[in-house]
Amino acid sequence: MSVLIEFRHLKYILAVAETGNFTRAAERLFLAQPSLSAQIKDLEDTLGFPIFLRDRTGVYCTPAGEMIVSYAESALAEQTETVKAARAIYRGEIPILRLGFSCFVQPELLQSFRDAYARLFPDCQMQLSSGNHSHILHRLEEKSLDGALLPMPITGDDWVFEQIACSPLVVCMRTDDPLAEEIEIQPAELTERLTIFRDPEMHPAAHARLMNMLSEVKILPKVSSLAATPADIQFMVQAGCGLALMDQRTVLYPGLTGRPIAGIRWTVDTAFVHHNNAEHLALPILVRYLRKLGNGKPLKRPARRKHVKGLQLELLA
Amino acid sequence: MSVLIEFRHLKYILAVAETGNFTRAAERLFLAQPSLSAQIKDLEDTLGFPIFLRDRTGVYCTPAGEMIVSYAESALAEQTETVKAARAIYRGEIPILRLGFSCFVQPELLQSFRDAYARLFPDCQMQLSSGNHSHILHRLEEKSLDGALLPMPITGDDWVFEQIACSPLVVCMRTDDPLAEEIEIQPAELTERLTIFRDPEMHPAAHARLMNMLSEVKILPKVSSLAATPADIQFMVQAGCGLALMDQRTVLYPGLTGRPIAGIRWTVDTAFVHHNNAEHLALPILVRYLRKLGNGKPLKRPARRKHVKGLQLELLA
DNA sequence: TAAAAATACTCCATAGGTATTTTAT
DNA sequence: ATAAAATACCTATGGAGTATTTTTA
Repeated sequence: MSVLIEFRHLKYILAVAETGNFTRAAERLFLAQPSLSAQIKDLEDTLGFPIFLRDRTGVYCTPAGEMIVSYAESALAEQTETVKAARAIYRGEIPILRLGFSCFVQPELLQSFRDAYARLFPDCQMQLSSGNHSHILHRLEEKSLDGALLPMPITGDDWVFEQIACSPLVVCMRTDDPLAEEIEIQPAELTERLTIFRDPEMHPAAHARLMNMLSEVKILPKVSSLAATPADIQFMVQAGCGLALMDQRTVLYPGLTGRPIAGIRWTVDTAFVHHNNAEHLALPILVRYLRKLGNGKPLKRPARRKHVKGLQLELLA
Repeated sequence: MSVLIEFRHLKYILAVAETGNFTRAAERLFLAQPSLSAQIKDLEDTLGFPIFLRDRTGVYCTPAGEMIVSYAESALAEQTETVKAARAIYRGEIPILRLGFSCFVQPELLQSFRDAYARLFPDCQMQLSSGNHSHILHRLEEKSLDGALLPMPITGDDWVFEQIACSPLVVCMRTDDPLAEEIEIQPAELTERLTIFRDPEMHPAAHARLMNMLSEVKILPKVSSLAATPADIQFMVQAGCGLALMDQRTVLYPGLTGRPIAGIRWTVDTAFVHHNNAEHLALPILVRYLRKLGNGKPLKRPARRKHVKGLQLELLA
């Protein structure tokens, strides 16, 4: 079977649904009313169910029709968005993407994100700024950044976000620590020894979350050292200030190692975020693409067809 | 201007991208090669940029073309999904949706979700089961539930989720508590008095998150009472066991009230979750619909066109 | 010279138009 | 009597076919 619905149909359906009247819908579409009726009837026949119920009092959606109408809206919007973005790529008019990221985002993850962006928008520039969580959110709000990679949770409304990674937390210790002999650390062994945390001001919500998790398993952390970056945390562990929790994927300094905690599966989740009404062309397409790759799975590139880059100039010449 | 791209074009583009060869693509489409070439050329002309680069060595995607190709894949898949679901609605073949929810999900939110579902799938049944967080996740995993409403964070891979609500946390107290005189509570006033928490076993990650947030603002909670449900928490507050944090939208017992914490904006986030390879027809459409309504905004019904329900039987008769 | 895309043309399926009838208020 | 959708029928655009040429590895 060929394609059942064409975009033409979606446009017609929307017009009828919105006007609730074939005649006025036809006018809006610069179409004769019988032509419109015929198209919709044809579509209903091939679909195998009625979209509209023509009633003495007007035109109504059937339940199955409601679904098609709501699909029509989003499908048409998506097409417009995509064409706009593709045109901009061709013309080399994609503005530079100003990306913020927290220093707690793994460099490896940042790189996969950059790769994904380069795959979608070849030859388009990206400008990076690092900072702490709330600082980055402020910059997104005031439109001095287009998007950001941040650890979840993202609090507040008017953010659009898509989780892109999810990685276990491990205890970071010196390799000469007696605990390093064990494959898994028992929660009880952490009380008193877990003393290094990231500065709560960096990301209040994430800190709260961690403390909550600890108390759940009756670990009473003795918060005595606060660090602003993962590097600082590693330095403190190395200096013997105590133990710390870290993203499993952190590349550790020599002399340091990570161990999981027995019976516990806490994670650090990272999301791509942008403001509700940010207007960078790439954002909706980027979010859709990240979504296609899936929540929390490590950003993998799908098997890609052969393609060529840097073509625009050549063709314009 | 009318619609630029038709689904026919998307099918053709995909075939060319996948075979990397106009002739073989045409064969796959049961089409003559010149017809295919003409269609693609037409499309490229109206779009204003080339999708493919015909090279001595084969057919390649241009950068803008890559975007169109990747769009073609998802747009075609989405259409198929939608038509399948709409057909099932018409035939009354949507299986009952087995929805789990945590007892910490506000009834009001559960109701908006049910409304949203009813709007998308009129006259379709839903079967509810409540339980604690990890219990519900297990049931999703073993396929005895199709989807669930749960507080974030959702840990682990192979979940598909969409945040549907985001509501501030307030301190829950008796109306005769001296603190109830204040409009906002200072964090310092909570130390020693904040003693009631939900049982960590109910949702380990959320508990950890909360503890973390508390420690960030130097609140040292004295965890002394653990409750399994919001009702139990309210009972404990009423009984004078101490203060508790609650979702602002909780309908409180008479004699209880909620107050925000000064300078702090913690939230309870709720998501709709389903397993990666759950196969209920409604799930992809539902997630797309929730997404359209927006992250974390309270589930609002969009202005709806007039429609009619319970039509199938009438038409079949 | 062989393989693949483009060109030139022909044809007919169907989107769309006009005139009219039907239906229900 | 009126307003809106359906029916009948016609027109013509453009999607698809065949035959052929162009291109380049």
